[in-house]
Amino acid sequence: MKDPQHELLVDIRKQIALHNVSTISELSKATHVSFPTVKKMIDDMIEHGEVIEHGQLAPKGGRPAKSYKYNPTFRCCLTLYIEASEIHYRLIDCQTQNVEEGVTLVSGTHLETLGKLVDTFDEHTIKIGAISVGVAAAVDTGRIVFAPEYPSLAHLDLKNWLMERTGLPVVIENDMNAAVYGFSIRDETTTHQSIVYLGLGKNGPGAGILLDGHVARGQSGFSGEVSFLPLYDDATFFDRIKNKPYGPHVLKKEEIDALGRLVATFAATLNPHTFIFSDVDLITDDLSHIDRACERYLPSRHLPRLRIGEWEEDYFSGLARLGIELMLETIPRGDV
Amino acid sequence: MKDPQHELLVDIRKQIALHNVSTISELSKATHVSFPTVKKMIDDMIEHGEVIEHGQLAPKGGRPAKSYKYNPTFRCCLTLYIEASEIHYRLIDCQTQNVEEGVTLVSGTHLETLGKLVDTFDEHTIKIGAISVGVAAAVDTGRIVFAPEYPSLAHLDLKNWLMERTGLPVVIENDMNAAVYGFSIRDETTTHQSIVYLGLGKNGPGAGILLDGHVARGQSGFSGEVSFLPLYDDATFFDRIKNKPYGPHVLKKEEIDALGRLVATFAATLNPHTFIFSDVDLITDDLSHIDRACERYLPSRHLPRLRIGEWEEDYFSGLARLGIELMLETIPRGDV
DNA sequence: ATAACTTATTAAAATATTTTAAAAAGTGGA
DNA sequence: TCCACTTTTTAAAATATTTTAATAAGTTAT
Repeated sequence: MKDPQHELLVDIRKQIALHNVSTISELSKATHVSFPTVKKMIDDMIEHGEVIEHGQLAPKGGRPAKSYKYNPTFRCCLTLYIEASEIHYRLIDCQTQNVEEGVTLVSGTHLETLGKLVDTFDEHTIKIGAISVGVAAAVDTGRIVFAPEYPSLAHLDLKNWLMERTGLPVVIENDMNAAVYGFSIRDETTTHQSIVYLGLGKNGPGAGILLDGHVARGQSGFSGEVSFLPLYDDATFFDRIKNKPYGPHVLKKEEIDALGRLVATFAATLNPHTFIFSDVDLITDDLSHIDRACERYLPSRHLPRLRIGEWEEDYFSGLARLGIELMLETIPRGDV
Repeated sequence: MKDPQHELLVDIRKQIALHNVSTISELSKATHVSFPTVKKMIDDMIEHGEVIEHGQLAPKGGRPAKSYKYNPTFRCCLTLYIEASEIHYRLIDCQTQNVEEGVTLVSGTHLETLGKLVDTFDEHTIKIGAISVGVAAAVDTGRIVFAPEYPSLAHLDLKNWLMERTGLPVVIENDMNAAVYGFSIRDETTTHQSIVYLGLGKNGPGAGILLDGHVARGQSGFSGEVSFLPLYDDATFFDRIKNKPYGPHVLKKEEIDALGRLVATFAATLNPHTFIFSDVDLITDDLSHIDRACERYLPSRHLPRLRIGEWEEDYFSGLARLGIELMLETIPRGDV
């Protein structure tokens, strides 16, 4: 298990597949391993069809470097997220390119629907390497610990259930955590930032918190449960936004102040670089109003940059990355 | 600079000096490096007086293992923290044992006093390997960016100033950050927890935030500036505690509610394992009151454990660890 | 067009590290 | 007491990795 050579292999894999590092020189720098060692690994990977040669890079004053890329069809990853009445899925390759996508209506329990859905991919011609699942629920190492939206999943070890049903590696993640992770991947300027992603949700708001690339999970999976924040003498954050209709609309004064206070709360504790609202809840014009509300509470240079995120794309991107990472880590030795 | 052999050496050093790993078997496991390789390094270190043999470990059914320990007198570390009118210092060995301690009154500027103090250690018989400094100010990579308490230090690159004056490696850290780091070191059960350490301070409150062993610094060094939290219709956290006298006293109802709301705010965002108040501000009996105030806002199982920390010891421990780590990383190759 | 300069690749030699096997030093039970 | 069983240490052999030097393939300036 603790094979340093295998760790290097996984490291090189991730650099090629995830960070588009394509030449051996660059790989050597990125992995802190010498040129000949990397070259040997790459030759092995080419032999097994995991990596393919891709022509040459535009030279910049010397012998042009050969360029390699990960074989996108080597393996695929199934990503899906579960909602109250639908399961959305995408089959993606290692370059996060869409191969197939769709929506299944929930009939019977969520678990039955999920089971049938993954079974259809078993007989698929495409080789699947991992499955990642997003849920609007609190998750603790693959187990659903709190799920108001789907009773049939409550207290279930969904990860092991799926692993036994499919024989594939599985990762389960909370929706806001996946979204904030996905956002930071889609916008590379935010890679080493701390980010908060707020969703107002149908059953109450939740936030995902990312600190230097790592999701903050908290003591009891309660992190980001901002409903409870005591922001007023006799009212919480939730009290002030619970009457808001679902989807974007013209914000009331009261709601703007509540959102401003929420941002201020994060600025005075974590002091994040970026604070993201979802396009399911707000529109761009709302941001300046919230920003102004926020400036009533603290100096503007300490406020995070406010942004609107593309909810579904961010969510899927987070799930995709989690799935692909898991996949790259778990490709069995025999295949390589 | 990127010498893998040297990195291993530093790793072994830290294991022996910081984590009391004493046998070669254990070192081999801890560093993921084979027995013979570790043994060779250790032999080298013994030859240079950095490590000493320390007898045998009580055997548990086989050949007893030789036990090694770091030579405490190999090098010392100077730790100090700067207050409005005093500088407190301790000279400690690699085992964090006190060698010498004292307090210097500030006369002239803080910078002059600090300069004179470190000069006295230059002619010391004991070899100093690093200096760590704690300040009640916002610090950004060794530079003081905001310091209401000491005008003469404002906007100064204190790290470089001290490095040039002494020729030694230096680390500068904010007081609350050092304290929360120190607390987690002194209480080993909290090693992988997220922790918040609150100080009410003379010039306003501040909090240090530790997440899985790493200090959260935020976007603009503003993390933990909880004064600004909007907790009431027309009042911030600071508004409700600013009239509190310095030092422990019987808390007013208003103050208890404010502290309860502060804890609730962290519980509903970061959901930390532990929340620490300082013994400079509160006594143990206050905790149950705050706990009860907090339960008004969210379910008790999601609340952090409330504790009273020993302020000065936590502060010094954090500084000590920062200094010793720096020292172990910067011992020049020639010496080994 | 050729010389001088880059940068990438390959091959060979030098090191470093791990793996394997054997020896040493203890414990506990028959 | 002697033998079987552990665990650590030492030594030797097998691997893996890096360093060094040589070669290949381009660009740019004269």
